[in-house]
Amino acid sequence: MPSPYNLDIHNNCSDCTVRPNRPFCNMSPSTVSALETIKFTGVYPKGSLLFVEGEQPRGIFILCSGRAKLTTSSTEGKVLIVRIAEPGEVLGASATILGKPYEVSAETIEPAQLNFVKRDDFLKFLTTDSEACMHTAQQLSEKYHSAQREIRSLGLAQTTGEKLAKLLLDWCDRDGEETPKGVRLKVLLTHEEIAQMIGTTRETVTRLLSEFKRRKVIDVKGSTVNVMQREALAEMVSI
Amino acid sequence: MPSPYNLDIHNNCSDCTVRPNRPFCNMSPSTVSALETIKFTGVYPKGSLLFVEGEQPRGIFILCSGRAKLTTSSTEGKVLIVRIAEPGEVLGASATILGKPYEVSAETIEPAQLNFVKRDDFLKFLTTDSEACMHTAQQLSEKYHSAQREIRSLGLAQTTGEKLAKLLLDWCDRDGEETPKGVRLKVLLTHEEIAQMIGTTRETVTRLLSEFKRRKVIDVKGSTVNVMQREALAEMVSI
DNA sequence: GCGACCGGGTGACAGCCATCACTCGGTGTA
DNA sequence: TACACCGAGTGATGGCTGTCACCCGGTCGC
Repeated sequence: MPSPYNLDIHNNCSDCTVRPNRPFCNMSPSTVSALETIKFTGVYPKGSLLFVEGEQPRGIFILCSGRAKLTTSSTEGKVLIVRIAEPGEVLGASATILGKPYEVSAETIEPAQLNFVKRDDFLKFLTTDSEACMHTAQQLSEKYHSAQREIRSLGLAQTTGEKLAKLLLDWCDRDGEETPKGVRLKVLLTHEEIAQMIGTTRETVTRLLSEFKRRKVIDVKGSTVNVMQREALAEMVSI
Repeated sequence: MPSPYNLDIHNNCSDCTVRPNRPFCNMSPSTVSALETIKFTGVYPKGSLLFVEGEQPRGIFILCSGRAKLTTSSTEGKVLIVRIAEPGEVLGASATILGKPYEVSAETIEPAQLNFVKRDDFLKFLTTDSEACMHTAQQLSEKYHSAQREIRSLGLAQTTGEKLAKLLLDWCDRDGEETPKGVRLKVLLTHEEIAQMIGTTRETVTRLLSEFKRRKVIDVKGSTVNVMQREALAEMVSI
């Protein structure tokens, strides 16, 4: 039966077919069923705001499918995309555990299925189930790890070109498709969004991508980017 | 009895007088004694390298006293000081949990007492003791929280002056001493180190501090900084 | 068909700041 | 005493990139 937004909905965690591939969700049957009693499953359209930076933590979201962008912004209105969260990730865990305001905003950039767990239920879940607590600690470690990568990139890159090259290389590693002519990428972000990921302006992203094209390092056709000289990008990166 | 480096040594966690004030260590007697059986207490001089970025994780360090700087560096040799760790913090937990290389280097900047726990022992400790796991999750949440602050500062600040102003304000909040003439700070870092904290050069730090002094926003006497116009600093910060 | 809007491309220009090159004072060491 | 070394202060310079301005093509709604 077709579902809204063309998502493959799993209302039931126990029957979820992708669960074994999800570091957090891949827990013993008893733990999963305990989780099931406290979660609220929801399907959200693209552009849904899950939570906003500064808001008191209501609870956590488990991203079953679809992706979400995590952003932070200055009082001047400048926006920084901290990370694109992938399916399987737990969002808002650190703020929920500490009881401090969410440190970022989360917004779906695709139709997404999410499980929400209220703060009190989540905290009780962690204290009573050691497996859940351990998996949460792993999730938090992953988050810290990727935050640390972001800090390196923002703080150590010498030029904006280097940041952009690094971003492209990261994409190649994560979901690049090897072809005879190079690595093919689907980039579903606008120049504006890319700029917000590396802390620069749209114009600069446009110019840098043009330069990469001119130097035959990459080739752009619509939303497809073909990285022809991966080594050239790697040479620009010292971090 | 005087101890090396003038530290107040607590070989025994159960008898440790500062434990109640330490979010991680403040656990039930049974958990503390379990921790005691697997920890190795050591006293380290200033400048000790606890672990190095990229190294496979040997285990975690609990910082009992003294401070340590966490750094990451580029292949070009540029160094970024990610954070100054304070007493009570757990270092290396995320890498140890994930089994991935340490994401930063840790070096003591004062004589320090540390408890080391080997990776296998730590993982077993977490899985068998739910209180330990919960406290570790809290520590990881704190780490993620502060990493997120760093990302904001590095990615959203418009100018270097803004970053420096924000750093000074952070110091005022953390360990500033209110006096009639302003907030007094002890800054035990060189201009070079301050530069490494905000991702700029020593010369720029010198110039900006001179400018702040000229504008009577701060006053510097040796390692003492007196912040006379906190509001002026706050006005420069949009993040 | 027409206008609004959005994403993208480009030129001109200014300003911040990294870089290089000195100087200077204080401290420790031969 | 002389010297090396380190942290700090400062001037000159060039380049990157943020900002502003404008144009273009495609899409959508009316």
